Amino acid sequence: MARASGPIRPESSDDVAAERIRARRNELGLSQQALARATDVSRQTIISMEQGNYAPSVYLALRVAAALDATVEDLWS
Amino acid sequence: MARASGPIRPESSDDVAAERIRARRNELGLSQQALARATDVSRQTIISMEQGNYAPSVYLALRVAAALDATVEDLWS
DNA sequence: AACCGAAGTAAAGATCTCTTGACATGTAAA
DNA sequence: TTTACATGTCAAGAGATCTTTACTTCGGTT
Repeated sequence: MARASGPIRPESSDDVAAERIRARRNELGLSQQALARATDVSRQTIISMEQGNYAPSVYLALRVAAALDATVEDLWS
Repeated sequence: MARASGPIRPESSDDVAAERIRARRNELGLSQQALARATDVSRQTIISMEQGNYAPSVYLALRVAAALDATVEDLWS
């Protein structure tokens, strides 16, 4: 069977990263809308990220990490 | 004008990240093929990464960083 | 010359990211 | 009750990632 096409995704649903993002956002008292604006993406994108089973580009991941005052490894490791 | 769709990409062509990846790979004496195997992606994907103007998923970025003994921030910051 | 590994180019296709818009729900304040 | 905000769902579409295959070129070795 051929390898799947499309972006490299987590082995299983990445609920861990999803929860870390949500938790950190709440710690900072940010709404999804606020985080969306801070990272310059749509609110839908933030919602998807907090649902897991979603593989953002490394550049979006860097923006989110910066907005949440964390590293990419902190959130997605 | 509507925002562009598709994965979040670097503001300009990210030749810096591209070169850092290539440099680090050479330091470790790895061929593109070897890095491709280590990260479980096709050789084409490695080539594209080293050309810049390419936005890998955060999961692929983490694999590459790990294979090159670096952090995502080290390579793509 | 013939061979081989490493790097590059090109093209087509599957799959996914990210967008917009519309709508639903719950909670808290006026 | 009405208003506002935060969160969530659904769906369609543009644009990108990643795959495979095939072919080319270059440097080194036999």
